[in-house]
Amino acid sequence: MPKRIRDKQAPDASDRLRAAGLRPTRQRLELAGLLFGMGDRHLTAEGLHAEARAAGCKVSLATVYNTLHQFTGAGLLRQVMVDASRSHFDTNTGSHQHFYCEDEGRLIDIPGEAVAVSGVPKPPQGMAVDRVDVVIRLRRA
Amino acid sequence: MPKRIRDKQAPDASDRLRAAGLRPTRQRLELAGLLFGMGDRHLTAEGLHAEARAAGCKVSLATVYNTLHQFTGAGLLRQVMVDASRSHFDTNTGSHQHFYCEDEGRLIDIPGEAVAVSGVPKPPQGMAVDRVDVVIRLRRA
DNA sequence: CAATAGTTTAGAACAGTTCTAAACAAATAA
DNA sequence: TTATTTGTTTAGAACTGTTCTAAACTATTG
Ligand SMILES: [Mn+2]
Ligand SMILES: [Mn+2]
Ligand SMILES: [Zn+2]
Ligand SMILES: [Zn+2]
Repeated sequence: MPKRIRDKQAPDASDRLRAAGLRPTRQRLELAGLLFGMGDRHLTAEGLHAEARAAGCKVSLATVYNTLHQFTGAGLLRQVMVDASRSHFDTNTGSHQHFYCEDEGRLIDIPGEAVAVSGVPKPPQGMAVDRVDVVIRLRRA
Repeated sequence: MPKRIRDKQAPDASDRLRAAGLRPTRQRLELAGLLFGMGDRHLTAEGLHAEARAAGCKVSLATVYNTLHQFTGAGLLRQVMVDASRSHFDTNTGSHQHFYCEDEGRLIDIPGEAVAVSGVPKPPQGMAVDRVDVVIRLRRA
């Protein structure tokens, strides 16, 4: 089994963090493992903190908040505004939209470019569109 | 000038409140005046409270919150979720969408049915679409 | 290794919002 | 009208998600 040299591998978690200008600390690596190790996820800060503690990872709530904001700033996460009382973070940073179950507080991805928004007027002078967010609020049928 | 009997007039503010099951108190009438007396508006609780006080209306912040929620429950207002730290209330309860200037915290109506959303998949079993919210986030150009 | 710069943490602080319970006002009954 | 009931207002306390502080700690660099 020949070992290939200079093989371009998927950068590991440490390298991803370093590329974002963040030191690969134990806490960040463990949180990144929970966030990115199991497909697309939607989490709150307290949810991630509880999950980390349950996984035996010693990390404070302040670090969870710090990390979520740092990852968001680095483009590894996106923040979704659906609920007045809790921030939701999305590991899927691609362009997509959401169903939101009000009663469960649960976000569900609507994949890819499924949703199209048309008829948006020109923004006011001096303003440019940053992002178009679509939230489809659901209730029990 | 003959006085017409049983003339169907636009219900005044008192009647609108009574129709919603709310007693027409001084505070509610004054807040309704500020909310509905000058075209469509987007307000926060603290913004409305400040405006009321500036207009010489003695009303507590608790009553402003109570009133905003009661009016929302009665369908006279709609709550718009754009900012994690402040609730915004909209006097325009018709179907419409919004521009949101992140840096100013300002909401701008996109009138009527201008915006169309297509390609929304069927909601999960047992769920029905309650509302489709489109927020176009703006930044300085 | 030492020096530096960045990170973590517990707990305090903060801000928007909700709750409490006593004073008050509108609606209704007598 | 007055008496009674029911709903409303209020100041301030409590609550809750989030941010801040500053001291202890750790990764990185020299
Ligand atoms: Mn959620
Ligand atoms: Mn808050
Ligand atoms: Zn998503
Ligand atoms: Zn509006």
